[in-house]
Amino acid sequence: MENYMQDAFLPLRDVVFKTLRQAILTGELKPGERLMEIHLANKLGVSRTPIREAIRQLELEGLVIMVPRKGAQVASITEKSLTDVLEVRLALEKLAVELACKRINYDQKEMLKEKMLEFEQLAGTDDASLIARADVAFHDAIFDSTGNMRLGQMVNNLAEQMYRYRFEYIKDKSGHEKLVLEHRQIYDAIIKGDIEEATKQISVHIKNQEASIINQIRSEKGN
Amino acid sequence: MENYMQDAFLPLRDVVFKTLRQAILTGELKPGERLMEIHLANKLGVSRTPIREAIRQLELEGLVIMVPRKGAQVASITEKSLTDVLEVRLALEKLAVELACKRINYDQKEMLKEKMLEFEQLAGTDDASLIARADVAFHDAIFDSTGNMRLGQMVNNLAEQMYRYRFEYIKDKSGHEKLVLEHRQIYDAIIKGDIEEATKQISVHIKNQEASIINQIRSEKGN
DNA sequence: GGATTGTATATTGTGTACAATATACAAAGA
DNA sequence: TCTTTGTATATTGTACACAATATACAATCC
Repeated sequence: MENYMQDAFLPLRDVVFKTLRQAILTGELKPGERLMEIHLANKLGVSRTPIREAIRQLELEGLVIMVPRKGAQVASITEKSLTDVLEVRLALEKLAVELACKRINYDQKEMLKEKMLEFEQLAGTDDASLIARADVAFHDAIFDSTGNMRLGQMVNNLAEQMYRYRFEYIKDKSGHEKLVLEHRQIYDAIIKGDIEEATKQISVHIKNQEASIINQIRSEKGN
Repeated sequence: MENYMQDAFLPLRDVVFKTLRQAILTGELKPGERLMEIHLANKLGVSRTPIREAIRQLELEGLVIMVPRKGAQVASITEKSLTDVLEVRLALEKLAVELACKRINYDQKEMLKEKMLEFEQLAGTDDASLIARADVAFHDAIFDSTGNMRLGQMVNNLAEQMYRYRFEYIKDKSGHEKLVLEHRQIYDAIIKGDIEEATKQISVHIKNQEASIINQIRSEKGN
């Protein structure tokens, strides 16, 4: 939460925004927790103004909810809201692989292969944080291949909202082998330009994630 | 741009947000135009703070772009950005009618019928503003029937970004007959639960809009 | 005892002053 | 004349002060 100086030079609101988002996604700030401006301002060593502007942005991203005259709190994820988001996300991920099949060029194929192999390498290790990043990189390579920036942006935003859970998902090493296989199958289908197969495989991939995350939510509720 | 008092009681930032968004969508604020805080503050009779917070929100909605230390300007729509958005929107609209086919209940069917008939009524008149609103209401009825609020929210946000053009589209009375027919076909398909037909018809509907809007953009550029 | 009202406190909402920076334009030098 | 540099001005970035409001808790009344 400290050392926001790492990217000094860009406006404080953006630094604060990134800092708070990170804190929410990693679970440092928990669902339902209140975001009090003065407190955050003191903690981050800035005034209330950039804090407020950062909160406005988090609100639009769906990570916090504002109650007028009461302030902001970290959005809590219900099973219903999660399935709603995943329903949309699945449709967009399918669109992404379909477009990738149609439009991917040579360089992008190389990049996709590279990211897939990097993921395979890391999947054997213990660093969940690195693995998560490699997973994002693989998916980003797909979005790049669609030629539609907006699409990638939207899916990333949706994916972000369940980032906290996906991290747990990746920590479970027993699933790594399956993940590697899924990536490989998605990759193969895109390279072959086989839209039907690619959309089928991405669906499997997303639905496995969904099942895992819902399990987590249910077990949390049981606490 | 004036009389923001209509919804006094909610925070000024939200009033300003709505006011500015409306101004952008109706074309009162034109693409590329700079949003200068002091100027807007004077014009709307508030201080810079709520203006700034409203601009932060508009930025996240994609209606304005921020340049650090230079300020905000109304986002301009290129043909490429438009087709990107429509590509995503089409996928989501298809998902919406598919889910509607599966989940619509009796009350929602009645509502959908009502909205369709209202649109047919108004399509004979001259009030483009009313017609546009009826069109939105029809589509909203579809989103309601999906049981997925998030989906409707996202599509509306995408649709909003081309609102300015759609208004021109609706002003062209020669297309009204076609619009009424398209709505009728979408409605019939949803009531029958015919997913294939519904997605086909919604695709036609969106692609007609796309063609019309692209025509407008090209003719504007020719000026 | 329970409900209600009043009051203190905490927190957000708004306005405003000052700092930092970018831009335009003029002046000076080659 | 062209380039460069300096300076004035406009504009955003940040901090802070005050106003408005919600919340909790105590005091009072029935």
